[in-house]
Amino acid sequence: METGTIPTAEVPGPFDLQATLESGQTFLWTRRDGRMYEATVPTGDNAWYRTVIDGAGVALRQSDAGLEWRATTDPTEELRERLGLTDEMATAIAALPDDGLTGMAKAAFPGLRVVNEPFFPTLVSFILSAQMRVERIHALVQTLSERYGTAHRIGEEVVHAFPEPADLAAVSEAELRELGLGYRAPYVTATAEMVAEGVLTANDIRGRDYEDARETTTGYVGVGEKVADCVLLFSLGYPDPVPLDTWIRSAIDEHYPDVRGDDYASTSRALRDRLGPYPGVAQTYVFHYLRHRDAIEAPV
DNA sequence: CTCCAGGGAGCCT
DNA sequence: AGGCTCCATGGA
Repeated sequence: METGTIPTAEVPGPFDLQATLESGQTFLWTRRDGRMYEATVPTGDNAWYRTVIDGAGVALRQSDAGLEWRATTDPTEELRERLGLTDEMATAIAALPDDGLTGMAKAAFPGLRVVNEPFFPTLVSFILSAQMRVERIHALVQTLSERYGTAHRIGEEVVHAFPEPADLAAVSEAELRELGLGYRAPYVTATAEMVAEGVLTANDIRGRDYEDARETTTGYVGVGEKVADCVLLFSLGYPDPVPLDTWIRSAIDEHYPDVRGDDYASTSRALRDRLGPYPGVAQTYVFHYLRHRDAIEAPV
């Protein structure tokens, strides 16, 4: 077991670990006190998050000194990639429009980053996300990991990796339904088979222009345009996707009424033109802000 | 009780 | 292509 710290001074721009990990972009981390998505800031040992990176357990928390980690090998470079601790991300955030919703969101959560998480876990996570609350998506992803993923140690603690495609594909639909996946169970099975058998993989998507990549991604079962946008934004590093979920659609009605188009593609294009040079970053900020707006405007 | 959640597939015109 | 209906489950 090694420990280390990424000093705050070595992270470009402001960074907020809690906002980044608890904003519904990734469901692959768990907090030690098990109380994610609540309107409170964890302190001390409660602030440790854990996940598996490249087959090794990693624990991480933010303190005044920076990002403290515990792992068997130094995860600093992987963390920079996965958590957006890059100059490019800092530049994109600084370029967010200061007016309107993005301005409010940036003021409220200046350290929020867009993540870049592994492809298959992100794909399955957002297949599960259909008609499901953020807290429950996280619970189901963790259940799948505990049941079908490999266990790894971080000292005395245990953390489970998200299942490999073949291992998830081997689980019966009935069993997945028992876990609470509902009608999404056959989607997960079919998509896991496609990835495991190489029918459609991340390499078939990378490198394509954004809208082409989105159409290709909808080739998975249970993946429509919205889920495809989430996968491209939170896993494959595309800067343009603006996933049109219920929150963003209501924000369009409230703040950008002229943006609403006939279909997903045209609405998406029109909204992108309003959100500045990094639409995906802006959308991520707006989504997180909308979900916490009440608590911000009426603090207890 | 009803309504809603980071929607999508299947079917119909 | 575009519109409609149904789909599981849990929390408010």
